[in-house]
Amino acid sequence: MTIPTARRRASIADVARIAGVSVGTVSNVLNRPERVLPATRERVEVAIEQLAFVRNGSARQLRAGTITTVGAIVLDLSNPFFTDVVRGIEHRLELDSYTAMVASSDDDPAREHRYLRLFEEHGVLGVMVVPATDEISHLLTLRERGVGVVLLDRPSPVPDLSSVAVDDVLGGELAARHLLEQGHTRITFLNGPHYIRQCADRHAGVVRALEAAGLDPAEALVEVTVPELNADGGEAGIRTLLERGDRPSAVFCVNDLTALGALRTLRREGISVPDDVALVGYDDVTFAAELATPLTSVRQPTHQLGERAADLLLRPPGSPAEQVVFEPELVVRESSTRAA
Amino acid sequence: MTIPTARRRASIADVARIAGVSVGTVSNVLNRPERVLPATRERVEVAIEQLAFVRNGSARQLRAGTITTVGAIVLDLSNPFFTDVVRGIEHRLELDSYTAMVASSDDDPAREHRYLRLFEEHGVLGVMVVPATDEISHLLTLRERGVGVVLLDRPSPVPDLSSVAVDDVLGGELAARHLLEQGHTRITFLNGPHYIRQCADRHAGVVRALEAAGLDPAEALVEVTVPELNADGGEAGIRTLLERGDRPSAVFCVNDLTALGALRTLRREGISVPDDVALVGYDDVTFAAELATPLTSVRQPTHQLGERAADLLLRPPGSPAEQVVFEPELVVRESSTRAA
DNA sequence: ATGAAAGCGCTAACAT
DNA sequence: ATGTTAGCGCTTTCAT
Repeated sequence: MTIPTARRRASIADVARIAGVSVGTVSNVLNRPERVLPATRERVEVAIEQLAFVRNGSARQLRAGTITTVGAIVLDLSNPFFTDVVRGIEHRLELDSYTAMVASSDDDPAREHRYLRLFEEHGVLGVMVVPATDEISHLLTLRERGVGVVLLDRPSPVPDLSSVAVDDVLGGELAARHLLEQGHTRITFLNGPHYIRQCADRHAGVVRALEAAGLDPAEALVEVTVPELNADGGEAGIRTLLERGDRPSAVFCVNDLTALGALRTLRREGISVPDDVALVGYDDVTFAAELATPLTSVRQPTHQLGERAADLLLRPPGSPAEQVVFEPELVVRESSTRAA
Repeated sequence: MTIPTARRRASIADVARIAGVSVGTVSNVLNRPERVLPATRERVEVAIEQLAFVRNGSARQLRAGTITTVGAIVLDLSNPFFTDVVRGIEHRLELDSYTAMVASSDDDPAREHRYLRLFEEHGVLGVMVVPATDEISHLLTLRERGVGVVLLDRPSPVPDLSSVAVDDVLGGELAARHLLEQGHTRITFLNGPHYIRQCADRHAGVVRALEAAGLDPAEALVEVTVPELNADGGEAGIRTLLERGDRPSAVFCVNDLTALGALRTLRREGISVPDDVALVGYDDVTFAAELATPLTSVRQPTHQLGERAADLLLRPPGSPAEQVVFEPELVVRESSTRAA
């Protein structure tokens, strides 16, 4: 004779009472319906419907240890590169009915730590993370505590930690080689600071391409460090060059946003792309193909990156670590190819 | 004398044993440290450190009913509009140390339902959702079960459900009025199908602007329905127009991607923007300002949209529902303004 | 095929 | 200030 004043969520005990069965049977209907007589099952299902019963996930997880959730932490959810990676992750997880909790660290190690702890407290199977810094010891200890870890967009520095990354050295090489093949003998590289691994790697790739062509990087490569990896950075980079009287013939930009700013600035100065300057970007973002002058760019297999990371995470425990490295691909468009 | 073979996560009982205190004390150290003697606290903290103890969130939530998690479901995480909204949400949640589980439904009602159920099972405080269809009865029943619900980017059809949206009628009106002010007397609208609420609303806004200017929409408005709301759709729209010999002087596109395709196609046909055709887009995405011809566009307060939604969700239970409608804003750039 | 009951790890009374 | 203990809702033996 209890009068429910503050409405409480229905539990399986409530369902059991209404259906006239035991909680064990309700649990069976929920998890192994084949073990229960159709008639009983029917009664239970009616009761579930009637009470609008929704299973309590916390209790379920506490008792069963069932974990069908994984975490993903990227640097910036408003960057198309990362959202594409996340979509790849979700795509793979869906195959096994796992779900991802997604968070962005905004390059902030403190935020990264907070989310990692949250994920761990909620007993995720594992996490995929693009580390905000080079310091990844916390990920190693996390793994020692039984949480799966896969490094995203960063090769693992240790052999027993799985990672998926893209070969940025190759990406830089592809871009530079393409420009050399267009007949250029000197390449200007609008790059970010080398403490960002991607920037250092792409630089190394450019050097490799130059050397392969028998050129001396000290002469054939002009590197300009841009203040930010976006359009304003690209504009600043081009201005720096022009101010010092250096008018490039071939420009490689560390990403498409930078290339966008470079393009804009060159135009304003009456310098034509591709007639006067050949331009190559990186990432092949959606709008690269849509610009007035479609942009040649290095495409990374973002979707696959995410899929593979999720794949590695879902492997049975004890599987050996794997370091996956994808190859980027050059997409040639107008911005780098002078009409014949 | 137990030998731990399969390593189990340390529990507060383990911590208590190591520290030589009771579980209650450990719990107090965790939740109300001021109630425990500094010396004892120290011992407990050492034990926690030593065992690398991480609290079990499921048990905690089961017992305490503590809910500091909310859910958010958007249509498409790779659309900058939605990622900006999500950032607004996260930004607001952070103030109260809540965290969001984010998911994208991909316009698929089935996915939307799946995620809603997952969220409910995990006892979220509430959900913010951009519904995939007009059918929202499941959200109403969800709320009856005690889960907070806020509609995102969609005004609520019922007064007791909170929502945050942007006035799309006004957005359409702003765009059209601007073009009329530039001296145009006929507006071509590359729009999506009217069963998408945003498209219907923006159309209504355009009509309003024309009527306010004393023009007859039947004559002054040419509406072309594009097959997709992206650059290819914009290209198709412009081609349709040109093929029927209709060369517009003022074009309003339902979003920036469509405008991008329109811009590209007009250029290829030797039609100059803005000299021959004035062009206005919608959303003011990042690259709108960065195009060779910077794009005039209607900006929506995406960040605020998310912040406000989270704000409504976090209000004390029993607060009256609110329907918030934001105003969009026209950002005028080169694409619509002929040089004097 | 179904029921009874233990217990997952934690928090919050309550007792000391 | 600290300890003891009930119980959150569920799954899963073990009986029947």
